[in-house]
Amino acid sequence: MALNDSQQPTANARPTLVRVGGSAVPVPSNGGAHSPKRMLFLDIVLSVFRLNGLLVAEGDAMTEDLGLTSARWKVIGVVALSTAGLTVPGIARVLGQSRQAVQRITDVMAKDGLITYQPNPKHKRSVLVLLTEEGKSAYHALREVQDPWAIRNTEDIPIEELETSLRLIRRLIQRLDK
Amino acid sequence: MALNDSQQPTANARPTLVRVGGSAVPVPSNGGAHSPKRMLFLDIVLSVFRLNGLLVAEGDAMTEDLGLTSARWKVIGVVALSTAGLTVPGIARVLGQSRQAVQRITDVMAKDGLITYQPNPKHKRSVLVLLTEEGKSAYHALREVQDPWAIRNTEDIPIEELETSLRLIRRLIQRLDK
DNA sequence: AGTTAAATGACAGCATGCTGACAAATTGCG
DNA sequence: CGCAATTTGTCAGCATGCTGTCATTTAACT
Repeated sequence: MALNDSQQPTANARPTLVRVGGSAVPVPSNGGAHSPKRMLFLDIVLSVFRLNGLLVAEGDAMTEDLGLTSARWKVIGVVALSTAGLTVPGIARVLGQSRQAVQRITDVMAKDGLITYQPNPKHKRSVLVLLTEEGKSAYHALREVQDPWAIRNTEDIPIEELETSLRLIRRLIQRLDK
Repeated sequence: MALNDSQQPTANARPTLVRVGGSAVPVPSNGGAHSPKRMLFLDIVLSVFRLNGLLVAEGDAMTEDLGLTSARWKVIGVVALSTAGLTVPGIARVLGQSRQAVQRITDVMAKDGLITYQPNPKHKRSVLVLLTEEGKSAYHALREVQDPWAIRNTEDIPIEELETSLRLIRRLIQRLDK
């Protein structure tokens, strides 16, 4: 088997996928019982890495006309859904990221006028994040690009497949999160 | 609906997942036809982001005793599978990353004695990446942690679900890659 | 109420990944 | 064979995300 050692295009920074899946994953060395699940799983792991990279790139491309990036894309989506505002650590919890990472993004977004910090009646230090008018219109513009994109990417995929996959991903998240 | 605005633990950098899935995704604003697939897809996207972060963290934790990180974990896995060695852009193509990112990792790994650069008969400038003895033993040690980890994470999941999910992920990769 | 634990903001440092740019090497084509 | 396009190495800059730390605020518990 072995990997594809060929020389193929990699002009500057957008290399082409060569395929590492399937039989490219090594044969088991564990005690006798070969496990196809193991190979499948490692293949899934690599593929998730790859898909993550592509999704970030998609998010960047899709939002660049709106003065957003994929990181702001995540934040603005979460804030837009909150009725009474969210604190920075709250956003971080929803996204499963560190509060410091979110704070940096929101600080820039606030400076760009997309969000505002508002006093939090429940907490003296931890202010609430809300969308400004500019932020709201950016979110609406975002939706007009994002929704067709989502539909386009799923129209030929059976819904059961999407459900099964989401269930698996959630299961793995739940397992790895604790 | 709305998101979970609650205040929950976020001690320092490992926040807890609050759940953004399912009904947390906004209702469609497109022309009448509400699309459950759209919501499902956006949920998958967010979940992939989340899972990616967790997998990177897992990789780091799993390999830290071996002098590796999750980035080196990917590289060493690819190199170990190549029979005749791979060039740096070749590794980048397999992983779907920029050659510059891979180059930086391999340079450090070479300095750490895990890999060596060897003259490439087919190319004067672009050398081949090979594992040193130290690199090979690191890879074997890695396997002894990685394999049980993979099995542990899939033992209660039906293989059909794994296959379906991998197929979907691959499909999305293929679609977004071009 | 008082004490202890947890959460938050702020700052700093580090790892990973992307892009752009430029020179050198390689490839492909007329 | 020569010339143009592609590939590669290298350097630089930037965005994102994580961790650690410390002072301050909030929450929890006795």
